[in-house]
Amino acid sequence: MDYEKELRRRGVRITRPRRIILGILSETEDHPDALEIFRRAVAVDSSISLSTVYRTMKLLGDLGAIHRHAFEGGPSRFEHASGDHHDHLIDIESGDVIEFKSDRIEQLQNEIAHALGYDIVHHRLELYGRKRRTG
Amino acid sequence: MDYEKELRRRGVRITRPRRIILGILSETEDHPDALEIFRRAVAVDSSISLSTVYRTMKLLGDLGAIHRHAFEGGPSRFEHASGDHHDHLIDIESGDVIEFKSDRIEQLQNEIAHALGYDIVHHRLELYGRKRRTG
DNA sequence: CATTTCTTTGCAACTGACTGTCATCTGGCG
DNA sequence: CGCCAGATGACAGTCAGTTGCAAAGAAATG
Repeated sequence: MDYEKELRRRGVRITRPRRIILGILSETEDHPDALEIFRRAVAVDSSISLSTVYRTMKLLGDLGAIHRHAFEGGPSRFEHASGDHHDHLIDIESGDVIEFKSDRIEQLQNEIAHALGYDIVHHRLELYGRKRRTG
Repeated sequence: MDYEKELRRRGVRITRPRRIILGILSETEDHPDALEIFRRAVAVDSSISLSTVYRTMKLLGDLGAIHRHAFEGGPSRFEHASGDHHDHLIDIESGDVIEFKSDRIEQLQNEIAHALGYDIVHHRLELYGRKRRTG
């Protein structure tokens, strides 16, 4: 796990709870929330506390190792920050998250912000939709 | 205030607190949060409670009379639902909100959702930026 | 107007999602 | 290994919003 090496280099102590949480994050394909990560972590080591999960998510978020998404009407959900930037389409029926990317939209956003006299620091683009009935 | 008439038609009782809150919302140009609306309401009638403000915002939101925006790192902020759809640029230094609109982006969003097999129910596009130094 | 009915209100207690405090524990350097 | 700054688990506190309830108030009706 060279993920650990990178964090260690940045002065982060690799403790047992952190190692477990990092393992969960690097293996998952979905966007779990803190409670879900806690559940999965407890399955590995029952002594882990929810506070530690929250603290670790905050730490990793500040370090840029993970991304936090506060989708509508629910707790923050996290994803491993590998790969490049993308936005999200959320299935409002199942809660599933689909990632997508549009350079064209990004470009338009920059043009808009620029025209208004601003530089974009970051943005949030979320599409909330329902699977089209293909019947 | 024919705003009231419309709500009455929809079976909403126009009470003193609601009338005051509606007045505040229809007059403001900014995007106040519940606490700010509460403060302004109390200035008119000191007996209004914060719960009533929250309840009224929920009611008006469900009726589509106002829009709720959960911008990053703060309480929900509201705006009167008149006029047509727009997105927001948030000044991360002052909290100011600038409205903008891009048919081109909307169209691209629809194309993306469609390509993924979805119909968009609603979306959220927020640009977080900083005023460009024009020095 | 007075009555009746049903809704809304103010208050206070509660909830969910975190964040902070603190005594104890531990990773990793020396 | 021994040390100790930094991390942990347990739990209290915060923040934004919601809910239960008895009292007050709309508005439909007599």
